[in-house]
Amino acid sequence: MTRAGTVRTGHGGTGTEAPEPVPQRLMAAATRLFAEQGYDRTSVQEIVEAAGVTKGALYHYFGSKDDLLHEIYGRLLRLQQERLDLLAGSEAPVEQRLRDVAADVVVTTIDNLDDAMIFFRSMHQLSPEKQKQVRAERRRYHERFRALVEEGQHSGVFSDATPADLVVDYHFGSVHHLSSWYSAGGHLTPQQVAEHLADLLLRALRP
Amino acid sequence: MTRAGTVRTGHGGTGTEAPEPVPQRLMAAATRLFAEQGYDRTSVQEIVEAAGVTKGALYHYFGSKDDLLHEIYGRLLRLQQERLDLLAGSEAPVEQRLRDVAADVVVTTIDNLDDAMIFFRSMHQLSPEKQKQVRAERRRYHERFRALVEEGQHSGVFSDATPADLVVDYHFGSVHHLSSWYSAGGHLTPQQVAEHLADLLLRALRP
DNA sequence: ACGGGCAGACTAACCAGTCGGTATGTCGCC
DNA sequence: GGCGACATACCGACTGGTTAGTCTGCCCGT
Repeated sequence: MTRAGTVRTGHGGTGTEAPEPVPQRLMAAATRLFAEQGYDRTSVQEIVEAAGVTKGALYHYFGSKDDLLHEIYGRLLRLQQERLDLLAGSEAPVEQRLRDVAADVVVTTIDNLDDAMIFFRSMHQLSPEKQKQVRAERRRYHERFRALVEEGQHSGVFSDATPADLVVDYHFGSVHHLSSWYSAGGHLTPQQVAEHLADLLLRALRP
Repeated sequence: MTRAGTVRTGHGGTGTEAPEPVPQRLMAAATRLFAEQGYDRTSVQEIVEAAGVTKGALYHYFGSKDDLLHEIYGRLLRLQQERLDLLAGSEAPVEQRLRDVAADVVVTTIDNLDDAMIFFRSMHQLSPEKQKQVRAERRRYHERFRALVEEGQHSGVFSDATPADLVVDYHFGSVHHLSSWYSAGGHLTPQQVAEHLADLLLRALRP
């Protein structure tokens, strides 16, 4: 199911403002509510009210409540994969590439804190098959990241005292955790936090 | 509410085995089910069936389903606070104390993976007041840990390039994340993982 | 006059928590 | 050494409320 494509943010003709199309409104409302109250505590009724439509509209575009959640996962995964491919493929030396990638995932996570919160908190509410799919995409991301660490370890610019897998999980753990504390103390900008966290990672990897 | 004390694991008299008392059985069943399916997806009926009793028993010992969750939080918080106090108060040099503490939290987290999973995933299902209480206890733990980092930074054995708060969140992030991946690849013992993660922390703090 | 886009009443299933009731035990008292 | 009074531990049917998803049909552009 799940089409929800056809974005068309406007269409000449009348001069009136084009309000965001219904599928996007539904996604936005769902994202906010899921992040605020959790998936199970958010009723379909609440979502459609927040989006200013009714159930008929939601089930016209999405196959199920679960499908809506899956779509949110897809959006974040696509974004992150794209950024990783972009940065990891540059010509810079490996320590620079790793630093860029490590910092970027922090910034984009903070920029999409709601998505990130939902990601880590609601994974197990997805149907088993969708969960498998998400996990597979996640693993691809993980492996791409790990390859960077291994490259640096083999060429000697990083210490190989710790298995690369563990290093990656260590860093992702902190990224995951961001949604629990960022903006609480919040006197640091996303970029500052990203630089600090990337710095910690690189310092830990010094030979 | 919530008494659930009086453990009495046995009592002479008949030679029959003493089965675990009902409150413990309920806690154990709830812990397993919450970790497996999440809090909201686990019905009270399932819990009492898994524990071999009925709702009457549950509501005799616990004030609400939420109360049961709170009790699980309390158990883990007490354990962790106790271990931290023990290790952080030793006479060893600060880098040794931080290493011990950082490694220990990893081991006890792995030893109680279900509790840890519930902890980070179900915080927001607690009633607001209980949530506040848990957060307060959590903050105490966090501050005790941070004090260690700051001590080392002031005395010059740790780099102070990164704010101590961030360092602590960085480490706890990875601990939090453990329940997502540990035992998946699982060829490392809890101690080995703990040593690696503590090592990463200490290496990141080298001046 | 046809089909996509949507409304909103409806249903079938569930679920947390309640409550009256029963079994077992214990303590004081004669 | 038996008896009433009270308490603890637990049972299980019941209630009031909520929920995801369905279905029929209206509206409107083409």
